[in-house]
Amino acid sequence: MDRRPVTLEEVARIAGVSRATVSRVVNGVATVDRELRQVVEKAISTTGYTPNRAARSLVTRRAGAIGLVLPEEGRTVHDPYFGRVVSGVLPVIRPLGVQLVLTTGDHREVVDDIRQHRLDGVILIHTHGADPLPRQLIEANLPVVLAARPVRPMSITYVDVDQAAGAALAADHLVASGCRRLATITGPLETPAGQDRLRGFRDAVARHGLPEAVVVEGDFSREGGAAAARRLVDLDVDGLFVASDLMATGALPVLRNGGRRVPEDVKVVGFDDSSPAVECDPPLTTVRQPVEDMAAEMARLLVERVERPDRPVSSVVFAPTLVVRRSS
Amino acid sequence: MDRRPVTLEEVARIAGVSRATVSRVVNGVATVDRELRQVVEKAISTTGYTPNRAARSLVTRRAGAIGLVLPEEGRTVHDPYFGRVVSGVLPVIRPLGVQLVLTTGDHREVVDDIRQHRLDGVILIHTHGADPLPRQLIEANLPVVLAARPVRPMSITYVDVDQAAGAALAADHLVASGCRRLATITGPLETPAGQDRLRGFRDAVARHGLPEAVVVEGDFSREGGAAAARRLVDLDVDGLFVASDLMATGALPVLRNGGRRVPEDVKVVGFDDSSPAVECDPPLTTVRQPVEDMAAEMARLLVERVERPDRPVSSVVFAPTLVVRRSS
DNA sequence: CTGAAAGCGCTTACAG
DNA sequence: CTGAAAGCGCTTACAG
Repeated sequence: MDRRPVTLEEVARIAGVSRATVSRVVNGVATVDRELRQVVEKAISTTGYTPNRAARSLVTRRAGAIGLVLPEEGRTVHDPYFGRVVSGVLPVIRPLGVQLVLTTGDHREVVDDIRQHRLDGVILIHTHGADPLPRQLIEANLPVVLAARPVRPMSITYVDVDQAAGAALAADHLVASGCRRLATITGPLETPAGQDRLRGFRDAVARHGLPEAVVVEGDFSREGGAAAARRLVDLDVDGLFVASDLMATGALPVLRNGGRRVPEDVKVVGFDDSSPAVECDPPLTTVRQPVEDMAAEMARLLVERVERPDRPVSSVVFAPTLVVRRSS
Repeated sequence: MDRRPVTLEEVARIAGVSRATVSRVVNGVATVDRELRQVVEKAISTTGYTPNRAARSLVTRRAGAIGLVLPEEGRTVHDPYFGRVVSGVLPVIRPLGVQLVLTTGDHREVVDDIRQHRLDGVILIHTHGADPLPRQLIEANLPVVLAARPVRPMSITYVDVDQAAGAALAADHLVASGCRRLATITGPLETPAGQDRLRGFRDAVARHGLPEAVVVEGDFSREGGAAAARRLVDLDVDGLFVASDLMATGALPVLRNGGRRVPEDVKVVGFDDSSPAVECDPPLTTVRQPVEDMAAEMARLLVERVERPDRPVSSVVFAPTLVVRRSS
């Protein structure tokens, strides 16, 4: 605070070399003479030198920071998913000396942050179909990674879980548990996740030679889950796949109040493995996304893109797993 | 990305003034002639100029960023509390052009980040008694704000809720609801929150002229709440204050399985108003901290401290409120 | 392999 | 009120 930090200049003076040489040692440039390197390293450690990032940024044109963009509503921050993303990203970028900056989804701000060299690129989570930000960033040729497959096909890097495979996991598990009369509460069918989970479930049911599942559209909310369950509770269904845990926590009390015991009368499988899945009664069997691993991959892809903007765009799809609990 | 961003230099050339003048306009220095200001503003908007932050940082010695330090375990990130802090901080610092950087509690890294001018100061959440970081930062005279009263008294800025007042709120509510035989499951008694909530509860019980409450120490975990509840379930208690919602979610099933109905036989009040409080059965009456407001205040205090390091240290304590739900 | 020098894009005394 | 100039602390061609 009070005393000025040590500069490259001082280290150079102490080591008896030029600033350029100290800079090379700091940045690990290989062409420095062994002995000289050691002298410099000694000077660095005795002075406790640590480079001024602003100065470096100014010449390298790199912020050394990436942004995690939150939807503007801000609701998402409370979502445990957000925490899992953060804990996946941090271990990847920290060793690289890259900072993680939290920003909201205001378009101007995000674009400005990148243009001002305050951010080298951004990770977008929870974007919806109408969100123009991904396309804007792409068109401005700014480094960006999406946390899910975009609603409309576009040339953008994303990391996702194989949604259809997750739904198939749920179907296979229900069938293996003896269920024959299946139903599903879907997500909103205009979202890729909503579509893919329905498709994966349906296909798996067909593969097992069972009659078509009853389908009720939901909206990923607790209330939506409850509403959908009310339309199912009097049907003769013995296996239910709910496309999100949150909807399932809405559906469970409706089933119970309707006299359908879980899992005795109807087995239930959710999706996400979020905290409500553990807290509800009975705890939910659910499809788990490897969110931390996915987030780590997003960070890696983004850093890669920042360093080599000319490389071809590629995306990564992870496999989900099934977590079995008492609801099935 | 491709085309270089506009610089102050270019704006100056277009406006026909010096760089200094443009800089003054950008920074809102009052002494610029009206007409000149307008010419400059026009040039800024036609060029879409936006200042390079690294260059500014280099000369002002301000990073324009503050850090939110997470405990190293990383567990905290999943805590909804964290999300509430973020959504409280962001609206305060965004208009100031200050970034929020997420970092882990590694001491060297935090101190380095500040010394490198990558961070102007930090907000520390979830520090525990043994954590040397707060003291280190204070001794290095670096701007820091704690999210709670420090375990040992020290000259540091913190924002907290009045814990004892919250516990008293719980006691008053239980008594007003007709409870006479009270008990409490405390937090760990080596923490300030654990101590203060117990003290506040006890004092309020005494104030009502009731016999001393039964006290069982917990540890703020769900399992700890369940374990503590086992020691209470056969006691003749009709009002229970649990010092955290998470512990309460552990205690509830134990009470139910022990034949104690909530709220008919025993009324239960938690603390935190976290998501488990809403999700458990029955939903919990609980003491709510205004976390977003507290976080906003932390941000304000930190920014203030960065700008005027010489001002006396002051802290802020907020009043809690009671949220009544079905458990009481 | 090493150093002198230019330059990154700003802000801010200092004159006028 | 305005401008010329110095300087913030680095990196990186360019010579040698």
